[in-house]
Amino acid sequence: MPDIDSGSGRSTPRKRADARRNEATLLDAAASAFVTSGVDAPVRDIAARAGVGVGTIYRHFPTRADLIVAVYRHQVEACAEAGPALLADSSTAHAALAQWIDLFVDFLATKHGLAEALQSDDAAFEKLHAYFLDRLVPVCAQLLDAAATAGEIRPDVTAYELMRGVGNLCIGAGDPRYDARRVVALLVAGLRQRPSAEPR
Amino acid sequence: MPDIDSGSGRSTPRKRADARRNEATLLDAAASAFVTSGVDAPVRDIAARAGVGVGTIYRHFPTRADLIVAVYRHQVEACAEAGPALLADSSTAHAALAQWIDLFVDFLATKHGLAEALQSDDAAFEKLHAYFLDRLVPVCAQLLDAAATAGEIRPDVTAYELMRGVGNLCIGAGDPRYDARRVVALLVAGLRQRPSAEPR
DNA sequence: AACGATACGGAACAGCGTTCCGTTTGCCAA
DNA sequence: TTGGCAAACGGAACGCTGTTCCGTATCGTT
Repeated sequence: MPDIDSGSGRSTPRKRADARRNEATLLDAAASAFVTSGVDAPVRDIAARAGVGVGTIYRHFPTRADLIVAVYRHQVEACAEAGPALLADSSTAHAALAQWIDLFVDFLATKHGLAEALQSDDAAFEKLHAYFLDRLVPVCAQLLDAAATAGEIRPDVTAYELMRGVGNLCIGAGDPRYDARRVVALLVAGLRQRPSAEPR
Repeated sequence: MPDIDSGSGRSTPRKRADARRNEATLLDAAASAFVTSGVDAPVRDIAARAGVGVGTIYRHFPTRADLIVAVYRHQVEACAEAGPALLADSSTAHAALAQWIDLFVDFLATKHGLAEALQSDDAAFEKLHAYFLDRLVPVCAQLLDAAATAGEIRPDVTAYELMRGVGNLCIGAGDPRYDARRVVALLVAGLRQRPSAEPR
């Protein structure tokens, strides 16, 4: 029986068993460290939790962005896939957009420091930036286009700008005086086309 | 002729001449360093520009927030004072609010890293946070109240929330794909009361 | 069992903020 | 003018970061 290649691509020659084990352990350790100390948790802390040396972290995840992406990949994918589904199920495109953004905000706001990292200009976060943008901007664009075509919103806002704005607004969620969801809802309301007045 | 007390309060016993000189030099150095490297410019860089030791910085400005506040105090004051003036001059309270927020955004967006620092939960920036909030939230509240009373906007948004949101949206201005002013304008548009429809 | 490739651990380095104290400097009184 | 002391200064030193690097250990295969 031919053994299944547990690496990502066919070309990868299959990693050593201890390496795969460490990678999994590291992901768990990082996830729990992120909950406790945010996504800026010191490298040494994560290494200690996983019971490995710092070198091992850098071998598996050369940059912090790689580690963060690996930890949150599933949730980001889920969010991306929810876009078309919402568009199909919702009564209006604007409603679908609003719901999808709520999903995104719920995700971001509960990950301590992630929204901050996402907007940071630090070179270490470039890949994080790129991944989120690549995965989510097209989905957002689809929803935005649908709503614009339906005449529900003004047509001059780019998906990039909207995602960026929403991401920014999620910074500092956790402060009881600042409800990111409320403010984001305000922004989404601002998207509406004025001339068409209220829907009901 | 009695010499003028150049200290802030009567109680202050007057500082030594070199101390006052260094403080001024330091402010200049910090201002120029902030332009070049943002408000996170390394302490040693600022010290070097001013030709003083790092200890001197900490003596005059115990925390980074103190230094930032000192550098930008004039501009923040000007912004705060512009609030009531705009309210008096503008045709509608909402217009005044929009203009005032534009002023604030122009200020924030041109100070590299300031918006980020303003929202950071780092303890070193607590005073910065406090100063901006103390000075600007009341002004914003006045404008917001006027607009709410006039029925131009929904009444359930706090000045704190709005300022925080606007501050957040200014993060990452400088990216040509992200126009903070446009997105903030969207947020301000979202404030509008729906039932009253369009003004003209 | 032996050997080569792979992966590991953690010491070592560089850059940061912050503290601390021996030294210098300005100011006032004699 | 000069003596002395409080005020202010400079920068070495410390602790905490991220990051690199290489001697050592482990895995998988022959």
